[in-house]
Amino acid sequence: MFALVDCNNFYASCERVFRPDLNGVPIVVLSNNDGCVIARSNEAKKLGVPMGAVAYQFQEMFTQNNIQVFSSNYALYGDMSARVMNLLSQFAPEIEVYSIDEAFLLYDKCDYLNLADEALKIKKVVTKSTGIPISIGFAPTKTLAKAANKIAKKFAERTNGIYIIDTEEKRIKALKWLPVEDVWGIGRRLSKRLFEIGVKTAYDFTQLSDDWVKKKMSVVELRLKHELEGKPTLEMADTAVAKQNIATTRSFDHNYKELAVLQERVSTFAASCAQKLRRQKSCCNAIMIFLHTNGHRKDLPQYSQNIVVKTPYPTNSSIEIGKFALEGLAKIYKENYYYKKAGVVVMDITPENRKQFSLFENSNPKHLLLMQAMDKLNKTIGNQKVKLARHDLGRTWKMKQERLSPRFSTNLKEIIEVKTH
DNA sequence: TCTGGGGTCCTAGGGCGA
DNA sequence: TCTGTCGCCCTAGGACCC
Repeated sequence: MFALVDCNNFYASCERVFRPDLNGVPIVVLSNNDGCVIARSNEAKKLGVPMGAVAYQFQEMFTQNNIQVFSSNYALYGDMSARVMNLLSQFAPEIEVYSIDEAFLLYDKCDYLNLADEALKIKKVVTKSTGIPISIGFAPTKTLAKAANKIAKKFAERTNGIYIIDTEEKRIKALKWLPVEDVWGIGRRLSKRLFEIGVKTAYDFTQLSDDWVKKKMSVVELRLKHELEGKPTLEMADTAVAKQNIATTRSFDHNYKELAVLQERVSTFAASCAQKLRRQKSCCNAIMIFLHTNGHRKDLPQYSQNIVVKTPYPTNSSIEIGKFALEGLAKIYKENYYYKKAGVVVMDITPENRKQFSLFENSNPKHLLLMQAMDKLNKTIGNQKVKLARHDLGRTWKMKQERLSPRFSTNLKEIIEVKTH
């Protein structure tokens, strides 16, 4: 059996943990640059705040309904997530951390276990130790566990946030209830296509023939169908596996025209990618750099371009990746456009210890020591304190974060204060 | 004025060598 | 030497997830 444990309205719940006065109060959390809504408490959902709502367009509604608005505080959410995952790992023999707010637990050869009791225990421990409310779905496949979780959440009062699909009857009932667009792995495009041929629920989807699904859709959807039928095709993924691509991309606070500004941004993104590479003990063999103007500004000329630069040798040096990224940038940069977004993606990733040296060109060995020293310093005195000269030494790039909560759990200076009278 | 960021997997189609 | 076919590899783009 698989369990899917999901934190309810995770970001909003994190904000509440240290602000109990916000219980029952509608909360929304905004994206980077305070652009749009990326998380909502149940109260905010009930008031009709849609996911992705553009913050400035909804400002009046926020004020009128006394909705508490927060900038996203990833230091806080990341730390709370680690705490929750750490607790979950004590229950099942195997855990797959699927995202910041959810994890699959594998209960293999645990027939003796009473799942309802186990779920209650998990809920109690996580809620008591972290203050984060969770929902749990148990089922024989990952896709069904997702569905079970959805039911647990949707009918929280009746289910106490726990739902177990352990009989054929319950499986059919769940599938007949679940709209096809809510099946894990069926997005907007596919559900539209399915709707056109009369498939409205997950159950309808399982009534299609395997051949048809494979031919008209793909093997992905065929696997999905089998999963819904209760035949496990998706296994627990090894989350320790190194990433295949690593990206650092950002929108800017304003539009920028000047190459110098973009050079500084791109080289900072490159250094961030390099640091992430070193953290997972990998090197990259190619770097993609991209630039975009603001697609929402129809009144301005648009330009969007990317370029892939192959590195002559595998590297994870911030200096080298920065250098190649700037070479790429120079090739795609065009004057007289207002740029709003840029990014660096490192690709073709290979393990650090499996470097193949080239006959003519190799990574500068001095960089290895320098990078190690840089990472060590950044770890002890605070991330991103030690930078390369081409980075933003002269100015500070600040995201728009007007409503940032304190980093209660990760920064001593911002720790919660208890006032007594 | 203001619209997020970071991933994965699969397929189609072209290049290319046997 | 030329041509057709097959299969492999690579890439771009599309779909999905949070």
